[in-house]
Amino acid sequence: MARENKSRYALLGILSFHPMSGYDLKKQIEQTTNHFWHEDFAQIYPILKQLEAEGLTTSTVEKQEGRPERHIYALTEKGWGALRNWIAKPVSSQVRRNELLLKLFFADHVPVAVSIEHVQQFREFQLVLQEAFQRLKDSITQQHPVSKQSTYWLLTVNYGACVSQALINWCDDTLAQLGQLDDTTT
Amino acid sequence: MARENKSRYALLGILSFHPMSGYDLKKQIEQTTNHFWHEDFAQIYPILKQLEAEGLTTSTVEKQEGRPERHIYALTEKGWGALRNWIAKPVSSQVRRNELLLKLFFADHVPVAVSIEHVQQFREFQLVLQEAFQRLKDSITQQHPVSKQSTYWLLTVNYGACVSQALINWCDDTLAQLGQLDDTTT
DNA sequence: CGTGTCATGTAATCAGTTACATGATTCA
DNA sequence: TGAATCATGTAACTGATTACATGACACG
Repeated sequence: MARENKSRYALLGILSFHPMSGYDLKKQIEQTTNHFWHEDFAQIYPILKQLEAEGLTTSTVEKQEGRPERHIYALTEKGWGALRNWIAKPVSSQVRRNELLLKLFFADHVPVAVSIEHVQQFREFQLVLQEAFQRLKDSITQQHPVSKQSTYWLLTVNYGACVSQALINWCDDTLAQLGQLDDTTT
Repeated sequence: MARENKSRYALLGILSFHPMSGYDLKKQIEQTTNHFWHEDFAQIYPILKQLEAEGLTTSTVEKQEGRPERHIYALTEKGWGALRNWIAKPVSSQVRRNELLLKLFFADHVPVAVSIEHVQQFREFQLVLQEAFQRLKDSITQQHPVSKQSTYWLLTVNYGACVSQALINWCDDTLAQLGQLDDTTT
C-alpha cells in the first residue's frame, strides 16, 4: 500500500476556498488549521508544482511592481474530485508519539522534581492553548456568518479545547500524585 | 539547533530496565509504551549499532542452537548519563497533525453522512482504546508491586485514558451537531 | 503444509526540517 | 540601521516506513 501524501490534500483543501499563491496558503493554514495541521514553504512549493503537473491545479502569474510575481493556483475539476475522494476515504490511523510521556515513563532515574517541572511546563502550555482556542472561537463566530463551513471549523476548535481541558485535569491529578512521591522510596 | 533523535532515548530507556536484544526491545516497547511510543526494527537495529559505536552501550553475543545469535545490549555509564541528561531536559514541543480534523475542516464539500461516519469510526476506536487502557492498568497493578516505576507507568496510561474519554465526549457532542446539519443548507 | 515466532539485518523511498539564497519595501 | 513582510524557491540532511532477505523451529 503506497503512502498517500496528506500535505497535498491540505493544500487542495485550502485552495478549495479560493485560488491563491503558495505564500497565501501558508498564511491561511497558520490562521485556520494551525492547531492540528501545518505546512512549510519547503513542502508547499514543490507540492504545488507537482499538483499542477498532475493536472489537479492550474496556475496563473500575477505581476507586481517591485515585488516577485505571485503564482496563483486554482483547483481543476480533477483537483476537486481528488479532494472529495480523499475526504470520503476512511481516516488512516496516525502515529502517536509523546515525548513527555516517554520521559515520565523513565522518570524513575531522576529526581521527582524533574517530572514535576515537566508537567508544570506542560500545564502552562495547555493554558496558553486554551486561551488561543477561545480567541479563535470568538473570531470565527464574530467574523463569519453561521454556515456549514464555520460549524465544521468550530468542531475542530472544540476538539482542541476539549483535549487541552482534559490534559489540564490530568496535570492536576498527576502533580498531586508526584507530590506524594519522594526521592527516598523505591 | 540539531534535531535530537528521540528514538535512541527510547531504546536507552528500555535498556535501563535490563540488558536485552533488539528483538526484545521491540517486544518490550509494544507491551509498555505502545500507546504513546513505538519503534520499528528498521530503526532499532541501526540505532543499536550507533549507540555501541558511541560508547553508550556494550553488546555481548548469546549463541543458541538452531536459532540466530542474540545480541544483548547493556547500558554503559556513559549511556546512563546520556539517558538521565535527556530526561532532565525540557520536553520539546511536538508536531500535531490530525487527519480526522483536516477532513472535517473541509467537510463542506461532501455529504454530512461522510463526516458522521468518520466521527463514529473514531468513537469506536476510542472505545477500544479505553478497554485497552483498562486492561493495561489492571495488569500493571496486579503484576507489579507498588513502586515508583509502576506509578510513573500508570501516569502514562492515565494520560491516554483521560484523553480518549475526552474524545468520546467530543464525538458525542459532535455527532449531535452533525445530526442537525443537513445537506441542503449552506 | 501453512502460519507464526524467533532473530537478524539491508535497501529504497518518502516525509519533514533546517539552512541557504535572493531582493525589494515598509516601519520603527 | 535593522527587522519584518512580501514572495519565490533549492539543497542537504534526518527520520520513518515499506519491502526485501534469510533460515530454523513449533504448532495445529
